[in-house]
Amino acid sequence: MPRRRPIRHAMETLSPLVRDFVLHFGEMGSRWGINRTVGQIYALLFVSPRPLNADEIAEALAFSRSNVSMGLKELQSWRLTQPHHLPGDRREYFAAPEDVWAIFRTLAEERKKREVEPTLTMLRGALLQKPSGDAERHAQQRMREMHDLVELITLWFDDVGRLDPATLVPLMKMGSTVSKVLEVKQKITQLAGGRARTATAD
Amino acid sequence: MPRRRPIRHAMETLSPLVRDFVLHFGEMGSRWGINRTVGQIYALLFVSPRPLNADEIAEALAFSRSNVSMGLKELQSWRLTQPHHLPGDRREYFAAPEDVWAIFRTLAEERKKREVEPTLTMLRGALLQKPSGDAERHAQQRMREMHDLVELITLWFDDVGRLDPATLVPLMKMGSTVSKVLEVKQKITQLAGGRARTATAD
DNA sequence: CTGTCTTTTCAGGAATTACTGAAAATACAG
DNA sequence: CTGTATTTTCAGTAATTCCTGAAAAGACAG
Repeated sequence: MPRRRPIRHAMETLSPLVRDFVLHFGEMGSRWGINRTVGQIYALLFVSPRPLNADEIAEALAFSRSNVSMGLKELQSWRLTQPHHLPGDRREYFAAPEDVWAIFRTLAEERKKREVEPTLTMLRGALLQKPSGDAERHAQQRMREMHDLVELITLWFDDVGRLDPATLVPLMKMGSTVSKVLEVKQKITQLAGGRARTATAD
Repeated sequence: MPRRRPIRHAMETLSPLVRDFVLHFGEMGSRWGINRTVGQIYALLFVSPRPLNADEIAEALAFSRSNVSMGLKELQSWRLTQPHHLPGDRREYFAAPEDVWAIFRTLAEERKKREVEPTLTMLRGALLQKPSGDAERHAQQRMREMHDLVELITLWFDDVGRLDPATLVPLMKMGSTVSKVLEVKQKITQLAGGRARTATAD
């Protein structure tokens, strides 16, 4: 996991604070199927007070210009950054969104599109096959369980993701006490003769 | 991304149904920092109607015995499977937990331990430093935003994860309508003179 | 157009990660 | 203990992924 490449003159201009942050996300990126370079570039953009161009990134992280180009391309494909132009400057400048919630949401959406959807499609395909024998029947049953769980979590995530942070944050801070409130709600609904019906469960 | 290794005589015994499932999770694994082998082994265990020993796995997936051994070791370190003994058989047998919720929970717990906790620790360390100049002040502000978001999501996840599926599933099926119920709750709390206070939002 | 600045592509080499077979370690029956 | 069955380790190699410099492509002012 440690990279022993001779550090050329890397990150000389970065303060230790930022450098550690950048290195950490480089490492994390590599555990998430995103490569180190891409993780570091995004970390740098994330903490930068202003948009950066590719040369500035290459300089700060001691990467080749072409490596930065590829990294930025990947980040754009994840919709995590997009190029901006500054008046009177031909170069493209990149920044991370201001809103951390927006970043999180985008990340979740992209992962869903790239990983969850294909998995659900595969599982649905498998469930349509006619099982031949007990082993296949069992395998399908397991796949069904997985499918249903993944689908439930995904739908719910979509749903919750549509709330704006102002609503969502208090909700999350309540944590599991939400379920207690729901018990209360049950009773009220009964008392009110079913008038307050807000959820029908699918 | 596609692996062009000449397939020796791989997965001959597996039905197409299971084979596709196994291959899919091999691919997915490699996007998640888990290697292909490990993903395939777990997929196989997941759909298997009975526990399997290492030789059976090696045979079914056409991996070397030692590769299977390493894969199983990794899966055990994730607490996703553990060895069992069958009476009168010296070999160890492995299975995935019956309950898909339990698997999901374990996965979430391990990822938290391995990725989220270290990140929070790093961020807290960074936030303790005294910023020197505007750039550092801004970087710290961004790190604080990230820290608070990650912490909020994690605490909430812990909280919700403690609910049993029987409570959680209906809650998730409600999706965002939960927030509507909470508005109702607000009013009730007021009517009841603050007695029903269940959440204090830190 | 032309020339310059900028970004992208890509072949090849560097670094890392994955996998294997052989040997060592472990477990356990007798 | 001894011998056998089983698992683990590990050095070497195979495969993959990453990164670079050079060249091509693109953008745009004049």
